Amino acid sequence: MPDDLHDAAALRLRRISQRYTGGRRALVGVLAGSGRPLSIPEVLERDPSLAESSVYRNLAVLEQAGVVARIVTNHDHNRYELSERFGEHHHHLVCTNCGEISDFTLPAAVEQALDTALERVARRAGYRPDTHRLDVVGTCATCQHE
Amino acid sequence: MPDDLHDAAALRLRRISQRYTGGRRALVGVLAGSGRPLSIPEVLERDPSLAESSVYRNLAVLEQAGVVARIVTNHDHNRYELSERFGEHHHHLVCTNCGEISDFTLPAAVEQALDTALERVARRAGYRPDTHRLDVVGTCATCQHE
DNA sequence: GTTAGTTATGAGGATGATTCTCAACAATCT
DNA sequence: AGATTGTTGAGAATCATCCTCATAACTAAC
Repeated sequence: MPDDLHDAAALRLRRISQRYTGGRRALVGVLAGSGRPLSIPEVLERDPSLAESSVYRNLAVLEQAGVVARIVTNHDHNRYELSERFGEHHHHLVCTNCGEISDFTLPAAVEQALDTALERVARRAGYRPDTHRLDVVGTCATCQHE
Repeated sequence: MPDDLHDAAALRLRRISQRYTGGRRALVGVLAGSGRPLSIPEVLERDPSLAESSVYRNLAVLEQAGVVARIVTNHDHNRYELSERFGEHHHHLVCTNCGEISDFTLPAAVEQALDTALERVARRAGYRPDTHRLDVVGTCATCQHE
């Protein structure tokens, strides 16, 4: 849990006139220590001192600040992870059975080609593109043995 | 609203021992007539004779049958569209402001390169890949003027 | 084409993730 | 310190979605 991470998070919060409080720092720590997107029950499991309502509120604040990203799923809970700006650009493998998500990256050449193609498409449709999301949907290793 | 569409839908339902009832046919008709993914309130608007609870139930059945696809969003309602098997493989432009979604396709070469890259990545992670989802997230034309 | 058995419908109720409320608390400024 | 503003957390409120169950519609066998 490097200090730079917390410094960067604090900076981003300050930009939108928000404080980097203990609860928010704890959230960033939990997400950083996980390496994969977590649902809110999972976050509460890992730090039971946190209050549910504050976790919801603070994850929303951190999302606005660009510190965490919310990943919506077909399953019951959304999941959260540190924003890409704190790591490298990546995508997700989503298990349709259990809802677990893990990260992957594409070869740079593919990513590049994709990026320019998407840019072109978006502008043609009148969209101002912000980012893109790419998920592979399938069955994870453990769920295949059932 | 071509008959082939309804025939194909009926076939898919029969495969999972479900009937192609009037309510389900109406849903397929509404989605086919829209050209973009609809939320359930939008569906009810377009055919007020439908019962909310039946729409939820039937969209779930149609999803299981592979006739419609559910698109989860950051906004309040999920959206539904006819499955790709009834049209061509495509992706989505998602407006972060109003939640509207529209469709686009990639140049075949890019799509191909992406597909093989994703296949490789998934297998390496132990996933059995099923499909992929690619969304461009941004601001739609009308929301840019605000 | 009537009967028996199965499946679908829909109105309202239940569920549960998320958000809101508000009183107590903490930080910041002068 | 006092005043102002932002944050917390426990519980209540919201609302999209799903469930229940009595009724209706279909299907198959006779």
